[in-house]
Amino acid sequence: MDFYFGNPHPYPNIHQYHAHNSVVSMTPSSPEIALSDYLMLDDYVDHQDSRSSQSTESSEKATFCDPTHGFSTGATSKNNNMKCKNGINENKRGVGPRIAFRTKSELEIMDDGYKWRKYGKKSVKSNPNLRNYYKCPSGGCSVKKRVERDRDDSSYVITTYEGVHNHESPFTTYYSPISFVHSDTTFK
DNA sequence: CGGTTTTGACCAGCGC
DNA sequence: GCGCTGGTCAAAACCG
Repeated sequence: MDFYFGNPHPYPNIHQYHAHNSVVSMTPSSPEIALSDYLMLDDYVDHQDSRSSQSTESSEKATFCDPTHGFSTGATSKNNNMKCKNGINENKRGVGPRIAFRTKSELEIMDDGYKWRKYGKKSVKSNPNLRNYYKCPSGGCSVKKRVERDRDDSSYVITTYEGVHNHESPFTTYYSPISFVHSDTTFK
């Protein structure tokens, strides 16, 4: 199975998500957690139908992309506005890399350390569940994220980040020295 | 009262 | 060109 971790990690503050009934550790300093929770699939879309056999070992699947590695996304639409040529993944607006990961959680909103403003909610054909659109309200920061429940298993939440924050997370100071891992940590 | 969420309308891209 | 679809806008409603 091919998977790898983005390097550098474009989201330094995505290390640990807390959700009701679910604590999703994204701290790559723990190898056993990293292997099960911090995956990058070559082609998340194409593997969706066969995901049942892959996801039996963990409760979370993550897909990451950055300009260094191939892209994969949780988006299931055939028109996902994504370019993936020469290992560079960007959307049509060139906002930046997109990262998608799948988390088992009862809550759709997870605290990733950044502040988000909801600007849209849409029912999409590829997913019977509603898709929520958020953007970073910080001036000059155009990072967006989409949140939707897995079409096959509504207990999972698919979160797709688009772009890279150009500012520090206001949540950074809350990380403990033990769990905090700097953004340029190499995951292999 | 200011910030956030909701929600219908609008727009752009794509396939036919 | 037209219809479908996903993404965004913006006014109104909501909330602390």
